[in-house]
Amino acid sequence: MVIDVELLRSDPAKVEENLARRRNPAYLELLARVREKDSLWRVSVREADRLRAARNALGQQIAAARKEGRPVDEMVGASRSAPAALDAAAEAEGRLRRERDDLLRRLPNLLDPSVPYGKDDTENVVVTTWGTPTEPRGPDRPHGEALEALGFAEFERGRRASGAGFYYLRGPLVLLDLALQRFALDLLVARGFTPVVPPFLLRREPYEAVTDLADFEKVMYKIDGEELYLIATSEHPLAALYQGEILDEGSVPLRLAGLSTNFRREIGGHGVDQKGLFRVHQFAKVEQFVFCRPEESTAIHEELRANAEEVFRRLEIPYRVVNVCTGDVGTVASHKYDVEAWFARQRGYREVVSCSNCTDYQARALGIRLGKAGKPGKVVPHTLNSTAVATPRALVAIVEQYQRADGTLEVPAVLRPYLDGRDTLGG
RNA sequence: GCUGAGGUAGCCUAGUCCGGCAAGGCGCCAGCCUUGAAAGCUGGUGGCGGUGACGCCACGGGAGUUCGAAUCUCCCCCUCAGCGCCA
Repeated sequence: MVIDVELLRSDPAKVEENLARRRNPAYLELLARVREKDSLWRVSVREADRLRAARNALGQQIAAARKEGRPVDEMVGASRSAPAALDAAAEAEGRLRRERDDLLRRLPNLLDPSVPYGKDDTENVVVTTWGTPTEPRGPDRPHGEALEALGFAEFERGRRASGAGFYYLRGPLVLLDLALQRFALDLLVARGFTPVVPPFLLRREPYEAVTDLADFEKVMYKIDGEELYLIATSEHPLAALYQGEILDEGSVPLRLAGLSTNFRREIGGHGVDQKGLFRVHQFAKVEQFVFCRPEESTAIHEELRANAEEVFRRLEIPYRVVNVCTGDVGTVASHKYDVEAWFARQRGYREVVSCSNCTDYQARALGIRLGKAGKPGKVVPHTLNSTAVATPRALVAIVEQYQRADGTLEVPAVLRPYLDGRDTLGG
């Protein structure tokens, strides 16, 4: 996760102006420190290179002399004093480069000009609203209670077995969960996406390239005794799929539909309506992920957003789309839309989709470039990701809207083909 | 888990025993040749710094020995094969 150091040198004012929009003075200070370290490093490189050149020249003289059978002791003696100065210069060069890179990695991605200026999620800008907010038809109770009453979920026993945030799904709800996944996957496949089931565990190295380091320890589950992490979303292993490779220009835009279980520590935030499935440590998600040329990413961002909207439109769940503001957009994304579905019982819009254009920020850190066969290029592709459906939260929206007065659960019409045509679950 | 073999440029490979400018092939680019193309021939084809000439770096990563490390020593990472265990 790095921005282009070349840009810091060629147009620092542009970078500074962009970072300023994030309303965090620490970034500007960070930028100044990166630039200072970079200047010092460039000086140190020249000095270290000069000493290395001298050493190499002497080494070659020794080699040549030895080859011709001339005595070399004198020359070896003379070059014996060289290492101390060189070691010091090389140490300084390496240290400055590491310091610069450590600081550089902490700089967030550059924001797209269309990102609205604002301090937090209250200042996100609504760009689209679809459907009319509905009233709950069923008993006025949180979805968790409704699901337990139907025998569709076990929250108490889930907590006992694995702790808060874990749950058992059972019976028809399992089938409904799978129906949602298959529905979203089919929709994406019809639009040119290739389904991918990625590894659910990822090494630290690629993980650091694709996420915000500051969030890392708060969000990720680590495997004890291994440098492996449970994935928080299939976005991460999908981004790492072509780590260190040259992507053929002819193969992009490359549209992938990730299907995975995701694991998040999600510390904090548990109100009454968040109990149950709203905020959990483990959930299934169908994800859209794209590698593309830089000039395509803005249009593809809209395409991913349209796909995500289509999922909820076909489920007939009202939603709105917000353009996430500068203070809420996060480190990795250059531009982000959230789709917020209508939750009938909560009488409010809640986030169900996050749709991001990460530009070259992830791909550069992963060492991915575009090129033709046999000819690697310098252009770094853009990566984009968007939820298609994260099932637990979608299930909550469905329960809040589709539960009937008698407590049974109506199946959204679009999911019935995946449930042997059934239109009702429970009862 | 045990044993063994490996990691060299976009790809494939040599060099490692015995330390001295990383050789060759494929692909790609350009030029020559050609009516055109292919073949053939010639040159080029990584990263960093430098306006530039040029220099430095790069053989999985790190440390060490040495005037000098792809090559010797140590630590670590990863891959593959065989055996074992296992859904």
